[in-house]
Amino acid sequence: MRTEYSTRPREQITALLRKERRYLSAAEIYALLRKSRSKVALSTVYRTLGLLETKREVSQRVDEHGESTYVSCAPTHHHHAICRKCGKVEEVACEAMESFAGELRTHHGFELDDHAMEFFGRCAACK
Amino acid sequence: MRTEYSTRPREQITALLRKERRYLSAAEIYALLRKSRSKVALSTVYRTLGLLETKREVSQRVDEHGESTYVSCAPTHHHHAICRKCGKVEEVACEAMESFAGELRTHHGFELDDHAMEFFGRCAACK
DNA sequence: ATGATTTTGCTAATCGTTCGCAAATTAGGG
DNA sequence: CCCTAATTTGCGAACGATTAGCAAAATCAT
Ligand SMILES: [Zn+2]
Ligand SMILES: [Zn+2]
Ligand SMILES: [Zn+2]
Ligand SMILES: [Zn+2]
Repeated sequence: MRTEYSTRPREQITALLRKERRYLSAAEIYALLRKSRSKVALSTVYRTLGLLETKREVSQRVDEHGESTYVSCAPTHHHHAICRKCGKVEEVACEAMESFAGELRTHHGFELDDHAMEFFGRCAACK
Repeated sequence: MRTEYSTRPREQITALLRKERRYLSAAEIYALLRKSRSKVALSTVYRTLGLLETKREVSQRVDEHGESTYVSCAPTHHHHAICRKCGKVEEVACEAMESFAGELRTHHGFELDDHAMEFFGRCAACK
């Protein structure tokens, strides 16, 4: 049967991601877990991240060096405001998309069906 | 002195990018040039893309397989509407950002200083 | 043309990510 | 509990896109 096991490594990785609300690379997650006496293999980190990604529990982002980074977030549609100082990620809704959709249709004849956006700046704490 | 040479490979790569208004990977550019009897090395493609990127003449994007892709576009601030069918990229302006900036500040205390966005759908021709 | 400078083309190295497989864990009866 | 089947882990090797090194070729000003 096609079940899904609940294991120690998966719990640790998931817990870490939920605690650290910022984009982390697989290597960073691996290093952080290793510091807290949790021996998880790097490949397990990658596999778990892939799993969480398909379950929409983490979102992936390629950073400026080309490395993939991951953050725990809601499975529903939203966007991320990323603090340049501390890395904190905040989820923000997007209502203003209707105006863009209209703009695209009238000016370009483009039928919008999806979009992605990211915000950068300083969070309340770092400002 | 620190001059910049105008060479055959660079012209070919630039010309190709200006003709194909869609995101292409280095390997695709290499293959396309090779088909049209232009022997350019893959590393030259990479180097030229890096050059054009710093000159803001192309913008880079990581596709769904993790590969970097590049498209020729304006050096001024804008966003891209990408056709899911033919790949055509259209440049679109963003005026509605003030509303997002306000929303972020009042609801999250977030000081916005930059943003990125992409639109996906069908272009006028493919609709 | 000449010579200094930049660019190219190969190839080899790099490095994040994925794969393969045997050993270890898990879940679920009996 | 104990057994077994199914899944997951850990390790190392393999992979693939990108970068680096360096001698040879191309460019440009004189
Ligand atoms: Zn912050
Ligand atoms: Zn949205
Ligand atoms: Zn199209
Ligand atoms: Zn904008």
